[in-house]
Amino acid sequence: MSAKRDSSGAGGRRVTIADVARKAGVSRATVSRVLNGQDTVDPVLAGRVRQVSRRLGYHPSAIAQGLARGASHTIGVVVPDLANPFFPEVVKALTVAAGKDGFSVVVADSDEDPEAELRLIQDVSRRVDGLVLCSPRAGIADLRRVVRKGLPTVCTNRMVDPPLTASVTIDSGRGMQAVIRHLAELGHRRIAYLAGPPSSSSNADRLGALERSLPDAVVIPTGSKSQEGYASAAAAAEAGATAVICFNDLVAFGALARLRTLGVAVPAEVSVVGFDDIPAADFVHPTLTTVRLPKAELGRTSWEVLRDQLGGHGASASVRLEPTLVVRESTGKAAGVAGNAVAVGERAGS
Amino acid sequence: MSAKRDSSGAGGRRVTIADVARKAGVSRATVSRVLNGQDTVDPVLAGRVRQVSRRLGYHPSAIAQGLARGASHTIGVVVPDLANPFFPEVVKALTVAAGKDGFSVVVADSDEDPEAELRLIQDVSRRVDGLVLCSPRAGIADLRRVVRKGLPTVCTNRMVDPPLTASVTIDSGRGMQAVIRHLAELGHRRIAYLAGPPSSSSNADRLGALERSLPDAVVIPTGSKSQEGYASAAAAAEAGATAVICFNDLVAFGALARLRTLGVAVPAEVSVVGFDDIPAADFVHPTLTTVRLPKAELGRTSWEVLRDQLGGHGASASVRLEPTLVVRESTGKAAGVAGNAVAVGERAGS
DNA sequence: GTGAAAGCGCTAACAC
DNA sequence: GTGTTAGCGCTTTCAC
Repeated sequence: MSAKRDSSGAGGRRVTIADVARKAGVSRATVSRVLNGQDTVDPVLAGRVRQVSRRLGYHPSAIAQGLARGASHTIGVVVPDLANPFFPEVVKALTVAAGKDGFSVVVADSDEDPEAELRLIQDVSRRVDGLVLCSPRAGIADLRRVVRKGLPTVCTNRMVDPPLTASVTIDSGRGMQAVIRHLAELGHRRIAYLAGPPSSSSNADRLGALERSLPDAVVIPTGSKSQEGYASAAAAAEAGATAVICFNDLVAFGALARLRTLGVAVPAEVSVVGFDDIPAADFVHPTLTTVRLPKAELGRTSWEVLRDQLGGHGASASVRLEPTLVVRESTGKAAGVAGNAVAVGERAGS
Repeated sequence: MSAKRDSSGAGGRRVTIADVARKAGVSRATVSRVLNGQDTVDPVLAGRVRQVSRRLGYHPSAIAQGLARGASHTIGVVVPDLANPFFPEVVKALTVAAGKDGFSVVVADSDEDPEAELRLIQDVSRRVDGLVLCSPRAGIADLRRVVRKGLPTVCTNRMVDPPLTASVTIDSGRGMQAVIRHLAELGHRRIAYLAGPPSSSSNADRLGALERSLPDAVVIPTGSKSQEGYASAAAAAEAGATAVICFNDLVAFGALARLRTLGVAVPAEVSVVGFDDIPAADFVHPTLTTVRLPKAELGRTSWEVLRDQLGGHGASASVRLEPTLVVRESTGKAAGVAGNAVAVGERAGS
């Protein structure tokens, strides 16, 4: 029971490369070479170094390596809300892809607050080699102010014009067009849109596409959460819509729930469509017709584009991915006559 | 091509503290003092430094600060699967709480692979001041091997015995007991459990509690995803169970879907219960009775416990949180029990 | 109050 | 092949 700070890093001071060098009777440079897999070292020494190194429980400090090498092998990703099922999938694909290339990912959640987002961007920028801004909510002017020129950055799931950085986006407008076509084929004429947050550029895209091809659609300001969908659904029904397009699946879930409590049959009386295709879309009842956004691809591609920049392959790419309409049970032929007999009184606040 | 590294970090070299010092006509030490809010500097100089600093677009490198201060103000969190709705909520609460204390969070997703998990733990350990292991899947021996003594660590949502690190857990067994009591009150006698992954300690807890109070329950190996729940549900029905307890909500969703396709009414013929209480639980149909795990609290508390360790407040804490049963529509009186002749299937005409 | 100097732990020329 | 020597960008005694 004597001082045994040998096996596996002792409680006290951390083991450094100097400790290993000393114990192994070589220079720090040699230790560094061995541990970084350089083949220019005498096999005997190399073996000794490796042995001492593991006996001492030595683990090189990534911080120090970062300083010395001028690259931390860490990137940052800023998201508005990790609790929104859309983002974890993107972040997961991103971290896994980056991890395969030896990069760690710092995740920052702005909680849908543009101010906080700006702060996080600046903060994270100080400690990473590159940055992914996922659906940033901040205004373009603010964004321009905090995005560091010189720091490889890709803006994901938001179109910024003129482009501020490389970008990976999804053609939301096309998704909306597909929805409109689908509903038209089913005979729907009176359509309502439960709009997302004004700060969301996806929402702007969808709204734009909607108004372009369906100028008389009823637009109801809603939000991005189920509760908000629940609150807005009644208004859509009141407006006599036979089809309700929702900003995202979460909102659609809320709408579905509300319509059920109102006794409005889906899709017999009203059709409902979402955006995202989160996993639960396949398990609500009726299962949800929705526009599938390639979330994993978004994350993976974001990393690839960022990696190119990190590698100095300059030219900011601008990739655009395509969504696909997934038709399930929540959409059907339009009811013969618009409107329904149900009294739609109360509307929850918020 | 003259060097114009003046206004806002030029394309080339990054602006360092030395640049600021030179332009402001002071020493680097003074710049450091000013920017770190020390009040021992001549206000005039301080003002000049601040001005030059922002004019040059200087942002201290967190990497270099980390090396110099011996702390990176970054912690790591390793999760099995960010796509499982349970984890994003924990991670979100964790990152937000840590962020308030000025800490960044590196997120690593092991994709449910114990091998990968071990690798990630070691990798992340090299670049952080502390570590949160969220529901680690690796074996205890492996875990013991890679968890660095000396690196503040908290193990969340998994009981390790004997304790390897500080821990924050949820008393899953109590949750299971509440479920059993609830089902007993409803008259259920024949109960099936769709078990989670063997590597999950939550599953072990639940299974243990189940077998202790209900030795003759039918246990069906299942997994943690909806698909798996879908696959196992038929077996539960075949076994004549009037109530199905599912490892988690995702599995319950799958079971719900399968029972529907089998024409089994929930809860009239079979009751279904989940674990977690993910947001969608309130939007499936019927809405899901489930054991709510305090996910946000888990994340927040994990940070607090870790922070205490970082602050040197030694003694590894061991916090245990309580789950609560949330009764919704998916559970009801056991078939055949007096008082429940009503068919509850108000399914909208599909 | 302010500057000079010595590191933090590591890597990478550059000698030998 | 291997050791020596400079740094990477910052903080922090310690003199002045």
